[in-house]
Amino acid sequence: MRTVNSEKAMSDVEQKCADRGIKLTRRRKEVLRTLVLAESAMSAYEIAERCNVGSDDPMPAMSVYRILDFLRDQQFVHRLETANKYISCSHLSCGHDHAQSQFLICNECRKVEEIDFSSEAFSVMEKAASAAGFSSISPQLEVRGLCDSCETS
Amino acid sequence: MRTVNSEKAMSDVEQKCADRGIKLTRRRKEVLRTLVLAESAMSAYEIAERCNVGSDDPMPAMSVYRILDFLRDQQFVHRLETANKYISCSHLSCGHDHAQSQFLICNECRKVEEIDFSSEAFSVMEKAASAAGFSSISPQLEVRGLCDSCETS
DNA sequence: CTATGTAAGATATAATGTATCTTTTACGAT
DNA sequence: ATCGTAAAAGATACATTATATCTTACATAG
Repeated sequence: MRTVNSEKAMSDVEQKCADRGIKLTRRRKEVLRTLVLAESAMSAYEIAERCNVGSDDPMPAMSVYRILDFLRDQQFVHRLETANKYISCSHLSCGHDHAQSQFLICNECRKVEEIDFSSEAFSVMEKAASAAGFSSISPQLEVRGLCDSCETS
Repeated sequence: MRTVNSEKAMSDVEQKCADRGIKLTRRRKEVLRTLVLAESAMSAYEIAERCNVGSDDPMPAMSVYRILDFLRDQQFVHRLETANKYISCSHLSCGHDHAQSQFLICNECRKVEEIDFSSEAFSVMEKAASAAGFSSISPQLEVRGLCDSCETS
């Protein structure tokens, strides 16, 4: 699924960067493409390693961190706080913004799905938060669980 | 608030350990008490440091990790995955189990509130998860936000 | 062609966590 | 009482993740 649209995603991102007046450099492309092609979330060091397979111009891990910061600022990738891993945004080819991002993470196979919780679910959460003295909550949520295939096996 | 009931919490935990046939050793008590008295979540190393204030029998950080594992197994403390910190369960003196635990974490002052989301909110989330191919989700949730006092200031 | 600013590289170090092995302690059986 | 065993604690080494700082490369505007 991811691979099929990966080229479209890359060129859409390129367009967005042009629109925003920022540069999608060769290094940044390398990191982003690695994440777009990945089947699962990756750590910064895993990304560096994979970039270096069959390349004679090694990608330093430190650069990966900086590039991830950039890509996160642009909302092209997300950081999974509960896993210390990074994943490409599943809406790279959409036109609208995605400040919101909710993730389902399989505890078994580490598969990650980015989903949109209903505004209903969110407002219920906000109500509970407000009762506990929290006036605003972040829309980024990471929910651990078991995916269907890991559940049945 | 926390300090007022800290002694009761400690003795309640001691009772629970007796019931379960496990030992609440001196070291384990030190760590748990430190967390019970803490105003906020603490990292393993912060716990070790605080244990060592005014003590001539230093608590090694590695022991803290092992003891935290034990305390988490017994559900006396929780680990905040998004913060790499630990916090004592707010239900130490309750009789029932607390597999569920939802946390509100202030991004500004790091205050943590353990709350109970309504089963309604949870079932809405479960529905969304199920639609995305996740058959079961963990009830531990960490929601980042701003507490009232940080919001207004 | 130089000055300037952004990106990338190199290096050092901090913070967090895991693995493994040894020593100590608790405690029941002899 | 003391001996043996298992659990707990301690010591050590190292892996992983991340940040900070300084330098170098390079494109581009003046």
